[in-house]
Amino acid sequence: MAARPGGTRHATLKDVAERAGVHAGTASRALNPATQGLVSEATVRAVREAAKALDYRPNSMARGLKTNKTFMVGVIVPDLSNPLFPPIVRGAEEVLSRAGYTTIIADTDNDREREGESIAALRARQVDGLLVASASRDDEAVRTAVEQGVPLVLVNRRTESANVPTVTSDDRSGIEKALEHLVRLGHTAIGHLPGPAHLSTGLERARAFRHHMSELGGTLAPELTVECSTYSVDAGAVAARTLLDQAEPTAILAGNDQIAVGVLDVLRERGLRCPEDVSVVGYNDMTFMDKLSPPLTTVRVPHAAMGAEAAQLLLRWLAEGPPAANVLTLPVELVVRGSTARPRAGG
Amino acid sequence: MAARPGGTRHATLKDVAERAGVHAGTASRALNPATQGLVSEATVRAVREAAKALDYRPNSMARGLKTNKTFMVGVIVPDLSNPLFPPIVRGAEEVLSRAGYTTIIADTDNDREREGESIAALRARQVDGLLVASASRDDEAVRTAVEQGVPLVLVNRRTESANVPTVTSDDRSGIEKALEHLVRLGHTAIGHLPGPAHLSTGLERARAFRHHMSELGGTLAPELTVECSTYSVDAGAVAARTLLDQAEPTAILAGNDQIAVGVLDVLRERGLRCPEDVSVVGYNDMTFMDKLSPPLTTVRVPHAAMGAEAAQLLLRWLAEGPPAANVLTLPVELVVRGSTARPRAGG
DNA sequence: ATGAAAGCGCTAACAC
DNA sequence: GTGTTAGCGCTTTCAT
Repeated sequence: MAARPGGTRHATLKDVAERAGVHAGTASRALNPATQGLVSEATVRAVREAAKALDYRPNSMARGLKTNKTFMVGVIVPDLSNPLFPPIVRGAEEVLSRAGYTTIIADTDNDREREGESIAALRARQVDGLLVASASRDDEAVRTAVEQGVPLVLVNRRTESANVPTVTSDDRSGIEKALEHLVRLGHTAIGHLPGPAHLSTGLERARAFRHHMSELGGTLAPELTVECSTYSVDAGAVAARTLLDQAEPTAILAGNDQIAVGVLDVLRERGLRCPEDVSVVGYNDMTFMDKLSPPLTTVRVPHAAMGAEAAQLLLRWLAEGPPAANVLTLPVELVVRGSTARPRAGG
Repeated sequence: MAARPGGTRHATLKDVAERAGVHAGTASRALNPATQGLVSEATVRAVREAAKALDYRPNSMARGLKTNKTFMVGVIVPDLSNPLFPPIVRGAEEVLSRAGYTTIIADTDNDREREGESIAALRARQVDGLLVASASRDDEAVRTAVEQGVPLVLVNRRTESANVPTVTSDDRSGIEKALEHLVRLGHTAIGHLPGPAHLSTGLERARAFRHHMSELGGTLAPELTVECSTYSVDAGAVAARTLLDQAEPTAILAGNDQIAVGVLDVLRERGLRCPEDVSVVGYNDMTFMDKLSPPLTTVRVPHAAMGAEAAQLLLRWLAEGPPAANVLTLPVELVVRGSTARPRAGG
């Protein structure tokens, strides 16, 4: 006989009830901590014992069907292989699982359309709520879901398409700290390679760059900024070549660590040394960024904490309805390593 | 009114049936491709139209309750933040989602006990099958699940506790290639820092090391091998210090890339240069291993393909019962980079 | 070709 | 304190 999916038939609540000599309803009450008080202590014991003996596990589908709650939460990430996202997922998962929720991860592969499909698929699975780490500034899928009342919290990236609880980190302060560091070292010709402007992180960091550069009195020439098409090593390299073809920065502020890695590659390719000829600053502080050559100076973002906070927000929503306070911005920290130094000629 | 979990009430099959002017049973048949032939074409059209109009999404819990199939698969990984595992998950997810399955990821945090809990939790969720990437050689939880007939496929790590379909990569050939490379360069005093022996990868690679070393005529002194307590940078560093205290290897073969990174750190700490003084070889070829200083020579393991193959095996099991062929071993490839060179004195 | 009805395993409203 | 009953949304016999 072929193994039935799920394996050996599981004991059902009725089995437990029969073995304990009570009715299924009573068994249900005995097993549920919330309703356990309505049942005699002796019965509780008997039922518990029977359940243990039969290795009873409540069927969450049946329960969900009845209670209209699945205790499942969907988490949508653009790319699980991007070291940025696993910590977010783990931070969220820890909080959620502690509250009895199971996490379903969907990977959109950085594809806008697949985000919509993922949301739809997860909703079809009757998840109780959604954590979205893949939002773009203009995000139809998120807007639709929010309009339809789906409990949904954004993490890492914001959107302008909907008023929805969001947990991000402080891009402005991150950029400010990075720039302050570079300016203090004596840099004035600072190149900027922001991420795509259709993502909130790309735009906000680019804005912050302009703002703080003019405040700090650095050069703000248009040819010192080249937008990257994606947050990737390759796109970073492409942008770095363009930048170095049209300007002579003594330092480059990269939109994120991947872009910074691309910059490092291009510098090597052109015979430029880092940090002697050009300083480089990344963003995020992914794993192993301290092992690069030179170790990357970068802005550390508390990804796990962001995931955890977003999960908390979602749990609160699930428990008490939509939260009022809508945006949580976590502080970041500049980690100075070997990729930044005083400029050659002293600026 | 508080938003109901899951958002706006979803249209139900009955709603669709009513709108199409048919019975729910008929609507069900019309919507299911398999039973669609039993229904008049006109009805199919009407029902489909009604479904579209109401944005009908079948409730997978209700369906699952009836059919005893959830189209969910659990994937258990030891640590999602370890860059090794996301590719495995993605490879699996791609195959599974194409077949209509949803993936639930559980992270055991490298904790044996939590593996058992994860399996239990996933089974309580009535997943149709399990992909386990966290197995240890002696794995009670896996043994139990298999005995109970749970469709379960191992990936990346084997177990000796149960006869269960497994997809791994060719550890012996990987070690052989690495050793051949080192021996050809002229190394004879080759240190080995295997991963923990309670994991199949740790043991198999250690065995392969001994086997091929004696075949290739290298030194096989006990003080040249130090087992790492875990697959981590820290454990690698600890083991490397021990190794360098008790022997003078001209090359070190690390149990995996994290361990190799630890070795690189310790070499730097002791003023030894890589590869001039000591060559280092890693294992896995995780992201960014080509960006280390020096770029790491390592054995590339096809993680995504392993995940995909494991998923295939599981799907076949789900469709046709337990597969006969039980172990699939994928080929690996040595990637030579800058961390290996001829030894100082010529060996 | 379609309607009727039973029931998956569970919970909750209602008896007693 | 416990049994009874109904029903969550769906599939699937069984009639017709």
